[in-house]
Amino acid sequence: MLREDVFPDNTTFSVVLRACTAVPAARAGEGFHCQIFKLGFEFDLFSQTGLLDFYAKVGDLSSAKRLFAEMPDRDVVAHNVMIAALGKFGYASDARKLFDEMPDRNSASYNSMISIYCKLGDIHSAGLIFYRNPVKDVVSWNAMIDGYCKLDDLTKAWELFDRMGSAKNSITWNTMISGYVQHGEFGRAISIFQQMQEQNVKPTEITMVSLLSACAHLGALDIGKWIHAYIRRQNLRTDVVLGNALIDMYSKCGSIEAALDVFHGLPMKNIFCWNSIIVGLGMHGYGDDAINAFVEMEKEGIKPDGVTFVGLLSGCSHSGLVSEGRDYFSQMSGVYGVNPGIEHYGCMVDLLGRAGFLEEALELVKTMRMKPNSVVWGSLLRACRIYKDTKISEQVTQHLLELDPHDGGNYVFLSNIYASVNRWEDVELCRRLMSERGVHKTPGCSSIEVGNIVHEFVAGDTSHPQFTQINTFLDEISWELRGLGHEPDTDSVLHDIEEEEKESAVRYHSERIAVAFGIMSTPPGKSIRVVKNLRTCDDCHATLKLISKLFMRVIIVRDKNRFHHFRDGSCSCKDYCYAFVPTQFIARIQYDE
DNA sequence: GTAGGGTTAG
Repeated sequence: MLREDVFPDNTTFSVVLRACTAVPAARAGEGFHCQIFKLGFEFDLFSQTGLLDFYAKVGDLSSAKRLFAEMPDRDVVAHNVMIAALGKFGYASDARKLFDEMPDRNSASYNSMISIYCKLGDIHSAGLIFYRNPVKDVVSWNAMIDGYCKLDDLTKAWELFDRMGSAKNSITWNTMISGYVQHGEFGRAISIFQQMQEQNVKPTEITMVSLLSACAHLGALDIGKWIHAYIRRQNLRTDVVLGNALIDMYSKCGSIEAALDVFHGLPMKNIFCWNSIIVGLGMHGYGDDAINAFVEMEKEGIKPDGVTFVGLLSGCSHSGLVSEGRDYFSQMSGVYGVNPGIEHYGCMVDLLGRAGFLEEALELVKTMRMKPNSVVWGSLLRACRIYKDTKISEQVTQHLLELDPHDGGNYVFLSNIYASVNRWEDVELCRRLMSERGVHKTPGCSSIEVGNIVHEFVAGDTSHPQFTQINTFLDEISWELRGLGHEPDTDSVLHDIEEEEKESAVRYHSERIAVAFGIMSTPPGKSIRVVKNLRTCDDCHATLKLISKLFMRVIIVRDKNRFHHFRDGSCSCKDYCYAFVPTQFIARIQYDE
């Protein structure tokens, strides 16, 4: 490292130290410190501060504290570094003490304190510091806006954002965009990006990551593609984070091919990238390819983690790869050093249940080390419904309602099971329990992208400008569907509980409205892509199959659980959990009760 | 020195 004939000065020291801090290379930096020290080197204030920062960044707070105490004179920057270090390790009151004792402060001193208080969740103290700061700069505002975003007060965040006027920089915009993304307001995030462009603020890689995440949630493939093209046009650097965001966007928007293209084109892949592609392949029903990717990942020397196994096991489940899933599950902790969590047991129960091994699945639930949660019981219940096992489903039901008395989805599913065997008193009981326990229903929401605009249809909301035409069109569709032999499930609607609320003005669920709008607004033959926040109901599932045949369209619906590719009257989910039978036939079906 | 980003079972 050091050559005898070249004597370093403070600048050399600072430069090398900065490199060690960035890597971070604790050993190298420390060794370097010692070597220089032995040479009898006089550190200047600048180098001392650099060293302080170095120790704080590599996680050695005690060395940082010692250094700070030994420093003969300490300027504002040295104080700031120490305050930030104390804050990072959770010593907020020590940081505050230092802040109060400082002879003079600059904006960064105030800003450090703001971010420390924000990380503690103490937005009130952060605000006091913010308003006391006589030299507020863009960082002060950004820190406060981020604080409000992290504390779920988007109104306050927006207020500050708005008050900044033209003083915003790209980080301000990024903070606001990611704030909206993190709170599920994806359309809003995209529209803020449009404003950002109007104001000629140059987006960064981080802007793109947030936007891609918004697209992934919305299923907005066209906007996602546009962002990808924009990234290339602007020569933004596709690092592992941006690469991962692209993979996830394409995969969640239903285009696993494009996700694979991005994946293979990445010069560097980390565990996130591998996990995203494994999860994506599994989600799209390519269990074999998910396994191949896993094997490939091992060859590259990347150690799988819990997320990898969720992807792998759920992939096996969706593709019916029972023995493969069993093998990987049993090797998880012994071979790969990953202890199975509840989510992995959940995957296994789903895998076994889906394949019809109901007793084995039940046995696994009973013998698992942790208390089974509602997802685990719910998977088993779905399997019971498919294999018409009412005996096990009675047991499962008890647990499910005890565990999760406030999840409306559970009641709906249960009620559907009862409805399918004509047990209307129990259906009524579900409905009564729901209202007694004050279980609220999540409003259904479906989105579709037409002409680079995301149209959202929320249950009960009639505000879309074309709402009347869409409803008329849907009425016509149901008329034509009758010609194809589809009898609307009117009888069970009287008893059935819907997962989403239907207002009187809205006769159809949101995904059906979105699909109808898509057919009306796009040229014949174009695929329709819809994303829904809840599970698609039986009646809509059956109807969409018929619509795909009637209008000769591929309809891709991503609901809460999975992708449904409707094509020529059938669905890629092979009707798993959609044992829809028009009510008038239910009585003729024999159930072994 | 201080502000912004990614993968997870029904």
